[in-house]
Amino acid sequence: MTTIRDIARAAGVSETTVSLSFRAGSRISAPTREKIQLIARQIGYVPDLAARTLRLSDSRTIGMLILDIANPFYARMAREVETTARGLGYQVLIGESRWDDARETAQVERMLQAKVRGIIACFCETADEGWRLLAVRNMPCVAVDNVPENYRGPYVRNDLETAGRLAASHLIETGRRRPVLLIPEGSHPRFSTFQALKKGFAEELAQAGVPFDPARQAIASGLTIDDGKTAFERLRAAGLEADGVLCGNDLCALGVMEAADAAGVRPGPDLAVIGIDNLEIGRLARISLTSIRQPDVALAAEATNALIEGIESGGSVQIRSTHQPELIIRASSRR
Amino acid sequence: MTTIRDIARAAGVSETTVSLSFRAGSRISAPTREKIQLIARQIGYVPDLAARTLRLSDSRTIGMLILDIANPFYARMAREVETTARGLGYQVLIGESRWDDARETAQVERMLQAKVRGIIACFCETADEGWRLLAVRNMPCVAVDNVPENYRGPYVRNDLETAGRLAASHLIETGRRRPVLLIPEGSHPRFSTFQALKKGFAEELAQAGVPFDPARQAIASGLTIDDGKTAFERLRAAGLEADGVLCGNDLCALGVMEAADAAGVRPGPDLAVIGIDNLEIGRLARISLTSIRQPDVALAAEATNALIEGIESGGSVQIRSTHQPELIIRASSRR
DNA sequence: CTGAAAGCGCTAACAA
DNA sequence: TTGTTAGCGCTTTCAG
Repeated sequence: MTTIRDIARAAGVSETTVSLSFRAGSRISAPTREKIQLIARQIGYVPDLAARTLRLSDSRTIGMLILDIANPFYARMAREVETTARGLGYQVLIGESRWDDARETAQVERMLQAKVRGIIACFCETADEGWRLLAVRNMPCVAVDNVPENYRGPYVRNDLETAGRLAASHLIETGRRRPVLLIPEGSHPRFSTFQALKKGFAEELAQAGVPFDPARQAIASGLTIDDGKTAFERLRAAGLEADGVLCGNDLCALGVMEAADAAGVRPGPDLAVIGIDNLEIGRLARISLTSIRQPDVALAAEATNALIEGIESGGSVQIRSTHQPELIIRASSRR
Repeated sequence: MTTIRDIARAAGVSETTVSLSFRAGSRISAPTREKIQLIARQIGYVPDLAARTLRLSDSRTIGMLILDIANPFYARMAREVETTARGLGYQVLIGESRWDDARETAQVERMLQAKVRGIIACFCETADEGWRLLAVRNMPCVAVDNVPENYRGPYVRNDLETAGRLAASHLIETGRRRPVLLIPEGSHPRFSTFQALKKGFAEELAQAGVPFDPARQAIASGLTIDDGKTAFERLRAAGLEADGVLCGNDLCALGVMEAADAAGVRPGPDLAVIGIDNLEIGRLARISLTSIRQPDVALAAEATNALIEGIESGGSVQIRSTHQPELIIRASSRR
């Protein structure tokens, strides 16, 4: 391994001179600087980040905690955070929790050990340990997408209550009277986003005088295609003659459509199906899934800028921002 | 920030004792150990990874270079690498190149600076700089999914030549006589996977006596849904009356289906459409896309195990493994 | 414009 | 069973 000392020896200068030669606009004279850069390149010098981090006690790194890397929604956010942070001179450490508390804690711990300066986090919400660990060490942190129940720090999120309202009023407008909501309840009991969704959905229906009993008609379902299928089948088995369904995400909605098709129930005319995320495939004519579009990339960029600004200004991060969703109407909810 | 020294002071022992107390099975007596662990927890001690890395000159980290984090194919591999590596006591640094040479180089440099012990890499193939950088420093490395033209190191890949053959013989069996291949050529001129695909496809067709002129019928196309649409439209504009098309991936195939539907050409009866990746959505009845399944998770796990084994045994990584694809036939290619 | 020296937090020889 | 000491590679005062 080649170090700054090797270069110093080869160039016949001190380590200080070498170190400063890499820092633009430092004292070193042009000829010395060039000589050193040349030698560095020749012997294939690579600065040791660990040493620099230790010396500066600053890693110039932020952490990004996501729930599911295989879900393009989170993957795109991770990418955006990376791009934004890089532009500001920061690296990004990505950690995935897969909705698992233990994994979340492990990832947070890893980030703390790596001395990240701050964290952009999509928390699990099934336990408080993750953000508590950060709060105790007052590590700068921005919650993104969802905001845990007792969390009081900065956040950037989507307004899912409005999303629920948009979906509900659309169902009413297309003449549906037996709406159902499919959200993850068993597995993510306190997922605030879905609680907000339920609230908006229920309230809007109530205002329109459409009966909706959250206890019976907000049904637990996962967020995969298979979960959607299963949910539809359970719905029928339970004798709930739904004519409109809002799903926790697009994948779940696709599953519902699939099962409905198979059962001879036509998505659209017989059963309005609405998803969330506005995935690209929902746009395909063969699918044509009505969906609620949530800004993801914008969310990530805003959170990253706020976080790094907070870090640099030595103070705390203050952002509390809520983005508005948009209903994209397609055939799956039209009569 | 709290260090090992703070604990030592609080416990009235030396730093060595504290350090060793965290290492299971070291000399320290049980009571001392417990006392130290307790204090550590109380004052919220977090080990400094940079310091440890510097001291040990070992980061216990490997790098994972991927092309597109928003593509579930790569995201799932990244996850698998992470899981496998963690099981073996290694962290993973994820870096995304987005098929961009400069970004690839930057990510590799970042990994070198972070003193990763080895790298699992999906290379761009548009430039050699990435893997050359590694080779020069003889950094252990396993190429995954694709293998750059001049690269001579270890790899784990899919057999795309066979994939091409499978697709071709399926087209022949369903009576197609005017096959077309849609692969990225303009943007990724030397993408070895697609070269192999073309080779297998062309040879199998030649053997069956079906005319296929690679110069005219292997058409450049991107790998997104929109690229597939565009490609179909250009195909028609060029007067190529294709009756079968093999696409570089499923997304591209979905775009072709979409455009075909819109043009009144029925995927299946009129035009066999075949994709690659066997994405979950292709299974939906409304899509029913014939596709070539490639093991991704298995690939990643195998590469990671081989890499870490090589690292630990102090020697070089030796794996050269090719996985077999499988044709999943669905409606999009049936008469 | 350049160099000498100290130290970031941790671990591993070597002593006791 | 515990402590002393040195040093990983880098940056930054402070002297020249």
